Amino acid sequence: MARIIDKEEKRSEIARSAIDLFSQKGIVQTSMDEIAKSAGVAKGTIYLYFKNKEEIMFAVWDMLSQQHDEAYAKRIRSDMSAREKILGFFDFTECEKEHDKEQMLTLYQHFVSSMLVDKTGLYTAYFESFFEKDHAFISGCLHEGIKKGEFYINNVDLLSHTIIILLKGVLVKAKASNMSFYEAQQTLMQHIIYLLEQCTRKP
Amino acid sequence: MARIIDKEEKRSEIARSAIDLFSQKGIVQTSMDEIAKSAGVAKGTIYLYFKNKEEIMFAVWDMLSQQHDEAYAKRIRSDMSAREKILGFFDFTECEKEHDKEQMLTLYQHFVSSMLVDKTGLYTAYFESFFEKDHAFISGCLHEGIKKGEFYINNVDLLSHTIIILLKGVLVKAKASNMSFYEAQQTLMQHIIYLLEQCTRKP
Amino acid sequence: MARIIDKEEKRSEIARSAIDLFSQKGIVQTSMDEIAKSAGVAKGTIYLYFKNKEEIMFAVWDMLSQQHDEAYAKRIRSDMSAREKILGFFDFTECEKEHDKEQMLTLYQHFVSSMLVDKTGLYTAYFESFFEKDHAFISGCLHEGIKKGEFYINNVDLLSHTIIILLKGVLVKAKASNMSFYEAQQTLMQHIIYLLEQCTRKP
Amino acid sequence: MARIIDKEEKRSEIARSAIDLFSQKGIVQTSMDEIAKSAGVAKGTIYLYFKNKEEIMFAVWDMLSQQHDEAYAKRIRSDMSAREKILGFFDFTECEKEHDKEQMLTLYQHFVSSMLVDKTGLYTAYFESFFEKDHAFISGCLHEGIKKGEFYINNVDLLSHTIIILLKGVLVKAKASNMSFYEAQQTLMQHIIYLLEQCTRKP
DNA sequence: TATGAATGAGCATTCATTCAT
DNA sequence: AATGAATGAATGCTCATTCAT
Repeated sequence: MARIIDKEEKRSEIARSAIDLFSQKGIVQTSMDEIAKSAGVAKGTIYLYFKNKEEIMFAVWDMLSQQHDEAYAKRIRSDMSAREKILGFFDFTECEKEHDKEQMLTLYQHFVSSMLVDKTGLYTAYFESFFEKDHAFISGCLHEGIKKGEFYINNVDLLSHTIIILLKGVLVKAKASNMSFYEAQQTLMQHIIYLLEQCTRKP
Repeated sequence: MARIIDKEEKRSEIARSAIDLFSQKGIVQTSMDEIAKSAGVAKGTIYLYFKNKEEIMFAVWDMLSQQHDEAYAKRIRSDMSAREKILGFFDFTECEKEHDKEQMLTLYQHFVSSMLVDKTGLYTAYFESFFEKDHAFISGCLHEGIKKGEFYINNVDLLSHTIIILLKGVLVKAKASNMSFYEAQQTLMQHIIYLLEQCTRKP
Repeated sequence: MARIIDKEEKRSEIARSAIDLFSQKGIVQTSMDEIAKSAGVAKGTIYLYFKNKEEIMFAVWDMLSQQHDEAYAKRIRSDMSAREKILGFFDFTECEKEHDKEQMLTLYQHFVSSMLVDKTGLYTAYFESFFEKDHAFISGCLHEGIKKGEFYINNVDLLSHTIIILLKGVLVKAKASNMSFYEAQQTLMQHIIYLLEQCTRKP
Repeated sequence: MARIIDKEEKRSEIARSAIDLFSQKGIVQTSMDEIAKSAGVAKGTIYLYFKNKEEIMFAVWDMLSQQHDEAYAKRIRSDMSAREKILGFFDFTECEKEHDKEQMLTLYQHFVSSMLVDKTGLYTAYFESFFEKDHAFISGCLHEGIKKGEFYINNVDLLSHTIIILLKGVLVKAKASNMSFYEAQQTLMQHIIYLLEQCTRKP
């Protein structure tokens, strides 16, 4: 049992080492050599923990995603409005430092870039699973908002998708316009708030 | 006297040859060798017409963009409603064949992918110019719709951006969900229609 | 007859255009394209006047060499001492501008560089002919100096060679030590003066 | 445990393989492919031992230079005259075979050729360091000769430089005149002997 | 005479992955 | 488990020269 924990631990260490490199240089531009050096292990050792470079990227993504989920779970309160819950979902308080948030944005962009040219279907499938998870959450919030009388919505599925797709669109826009993390976040918030206002019940 | 050559024509020929390759294999994955072979010229010849590989991509994109603009200009009528004009903007009737539309979608995705990892700023700047062009057009339509009494809109700029950003988001979603061109288009339309309906004046 | 003169004239024009390029970028690094552009003719045209790139270099060298000879012939006086004649030979008053002298030095270095890796024997033969010409001149001066009682020399041939070989060595040293033309010239003069002093008759 | 490899030894092996090629074809004309093939390793392997092609050239030069220094150290005797020490410095007994001496000459010429067109300053700096080393040695010998009463010299620095510069000049002359190693060496010796005789104390 | 379009061989360097130790 | 030496395919770009017009 101890061994397995160690194995998991080492995997995480290597993945953590890769984060900086991936976000600074890009996934393709980061060589296994660099990851090994940065993780303080031999190149061959990496292949004992990961089948290939892509798998490292997925591990990185899993780590960050899990961090986000955990941090979100902590800051969410059941007495929050649906609107607050949704907007809070796109906050990234798990990133303590400014730098981490910028890194997160860059990583996400690199990840989307890889997915867009993916031939294997690995990135695609992985990415799609996040779409579904996010959709389940957002539409859950919206339904809750309807039940509570906060919203009036015709097509919850559609609105939920609009929000999630907007997030992806903002990632692209952020790169094109050379936005900082905060600018990108503000842009996204603005759009979501606009969408939610349209279906908010006025007293 | 030198051989008489229509330089523009030859440039286009080479670019056209590259389109298939770019959309099938991706931009990075397509080698200059392949483009040359596919265009039926020597490798060196390509460099008489293009400074480098990137310039080919931009030429390809310019060609398609121009085709789209021209086709749109032809099918647009001044008596159309603003809604029809906007929705018609995302039609791609310039692609006659089914295959061309799929190609268009794939190319767009590859282009976005390259832009997302662009270090030089070339792709980014080029891409941003399209954002601006599209924004000018969409917000123009919205303003026209307001004037005609078709819409009631608080923040034209915001809505216009929402629409354009949604397009980018749908590109990402289309790849993740392995959508065909038609599915992607339907998805986009659905979202735009939803947005426009929210601000459509009811009689 | 007029035609032949024109032909010579055009050859010179092209060669003159090449001088700047050769001295700035080096012989190998200068492309025929650049020479053509700089000369204001088409690439193919160059081949009507020169068999290949090497021939341009030789033409350049011939021009400069002829200029040197003519300028030297003008400034030499029969009543000069042998010492003055020899030292005057390594002056480059035909270069009016500072820039031209630096260019001359660089060109000479590039030329020697090409000669040192020459496989065809063309550069080598060409270069050797200059050795012989210079030797004839220098040893002529030395003999004259002996006759006039200016020098006492055991082995005129050897001293003459020493002087010529020193010139080549200084070219190499000048590059290694990043010398300006003047520094290189001073260095050469110093060495020649030293050599000549050893065999100067004291009254 | 990884394969046990003497990295220094392998580096030398590769460099040794390059020597033949460099001297036969020239440095620029020798491709990494050829070096790899000749060394019996894959192209990529070379880059595990050398950063780039230039580094191979420097390694080659270091090896030969070290060989020369070691061989010279062995054959020098403290009771030799300064003249013998200086002349012995330009002997190349470390080259056992005739072929090796010719190779040495050719290599030196190629190296000078590269230096003469060097833009980076690498070759230049490297070359200059040899100038300095040689100057220290030669002037050391001359001073010793003066102290022992063997020479009478006004300007030791100048004479030392003359000798070193002559060596470079002879390299150029040797190529132009298609000299064998022995001819080149004889020529150099002749000149040095002449210079030293001029300042030798007669009893 | 002049043009300039076309050619295509040539080359340094990178890097994911393997596998002998 | 860990290492790190070795691999070799893959690629954008240059340029002297030719030759159809």
